[in-house]
Amino acid sequence: MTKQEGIVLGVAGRLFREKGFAATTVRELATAAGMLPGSLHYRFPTKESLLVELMERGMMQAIERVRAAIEVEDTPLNKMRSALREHLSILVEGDDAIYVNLYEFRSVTGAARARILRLRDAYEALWDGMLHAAVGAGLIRAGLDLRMVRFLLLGAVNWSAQWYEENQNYTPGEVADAFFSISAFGFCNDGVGGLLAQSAERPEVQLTDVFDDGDRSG
Amino acid sequence: MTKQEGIVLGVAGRLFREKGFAATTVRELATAAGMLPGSLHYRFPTKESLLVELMERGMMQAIERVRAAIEVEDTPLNKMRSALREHLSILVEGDDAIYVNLYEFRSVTGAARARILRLRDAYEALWDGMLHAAVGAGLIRAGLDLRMVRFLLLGAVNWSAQWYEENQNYTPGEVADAFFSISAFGFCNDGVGGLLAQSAERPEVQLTDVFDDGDRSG
DNA sequence: GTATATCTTGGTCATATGACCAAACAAGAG
DNA sequence: CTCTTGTTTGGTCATATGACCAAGATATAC
Repeated sequence: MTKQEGIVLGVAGRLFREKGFAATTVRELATAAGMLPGSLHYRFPTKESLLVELMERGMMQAIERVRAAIEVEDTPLNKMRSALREHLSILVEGDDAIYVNLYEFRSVTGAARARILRLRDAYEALWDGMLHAAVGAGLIRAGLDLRMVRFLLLGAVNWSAQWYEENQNYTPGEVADAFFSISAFGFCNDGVGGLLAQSAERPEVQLTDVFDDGDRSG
Repeated sequence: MTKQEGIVLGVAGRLFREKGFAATTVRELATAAGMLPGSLHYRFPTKESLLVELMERGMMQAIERVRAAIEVEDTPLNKMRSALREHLSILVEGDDAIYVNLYEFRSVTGAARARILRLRDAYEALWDGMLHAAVGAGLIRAGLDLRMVRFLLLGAVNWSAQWYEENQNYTPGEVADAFFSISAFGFCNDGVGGLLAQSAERPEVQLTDVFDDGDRSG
């Protein structure tokens, strides 16, 4: 990737995120990148090719970042929490490519669509691996549909991009930890959070196993 | 609202959902509504006015439907579960106005933007009311940020519109109940779901208080 | 049955848009 | 210096787009 291409992809991410793919013109892209429309055409033959390039690079980067965040953790629950943090961090404070992946996929057609879907499958496989490992370790309560756990967690973080900008009272890590805490232990008083506070009958359950770095959200 | 306006709003919802607002042309809208562009212009002076009308009507209907679903329930948790079910049902099998509200708000400008934001606030107030009632009834574990509970639940259901179409193995009610069950009682084996299964020490906690109509997801 | 209000028709108009290109220019290799 | 390769310029072209309207058609009121 040349430096100029990097600039173009950067402004494309920003504009596609701000205005949407369909509402962004190639002239706006060229101007924002500091070049004329013809130069943009020289590097990316169509507007959609620019979108596809942006999405594929972004998705591959995200997979690598989350994979790295998982690797350094020890237990399945810590891996999940770390992956959630990394996912949300990329989405709300990383580059815009992942936001575009999530919200502009509709504009991708043809073969590129299938390629991006494969990348998504690879990312989801990371999550399913963690979830199955957690089941194998006896950490997940019986009778749950693991896909629903994934849909709940990833849906909540993906949607966070919609409200986070206006609501910066939280760090991405706080949001991710709150989502993890609620969905892992329940918001009900009878979930482990409440039960542990109410009794010492099960001392082997340690919240600090999960929140071990001191920045859990309040 | 005349019959013709209803038809126009219906096709507008469908097309805005399928292709997005920016990528839908007034000619497509007119053709799909069985009229000529001029007729469409007679009823809605601009494309954006059509979007705004669709969104405002949809939002008001949704508020009423969820309010009605809440009213017939007795306990705070049952109200929340019912609201979640209704919300998801409207989103994935109701008319398209709510999907458009969620995913095309970016295209609304000026005064209409503020009006729609007020409707959103009214909807969120419904949720905050339920959550505070649950806190008042001692049902929520201490130390949780209620906004995070709302963001988790509504984020997960709002995002469901992205994957539900391709994954119709579940009914909307099953999905909503699964999300509620996981986030209320936790996916961990040490959440209330697991603890209750493991011991009868707390017989006063009844899962069937929440899942009382027999169609909980598996 | 006529007058009035409502709606539709078929088209225009100015502008915006994505794609494209021939020629000019820049930079490095030999 | 010169040749070659890579890049930019400034613009064109056909089409698409949102907005709009004068005239005709239809329905409604009285």
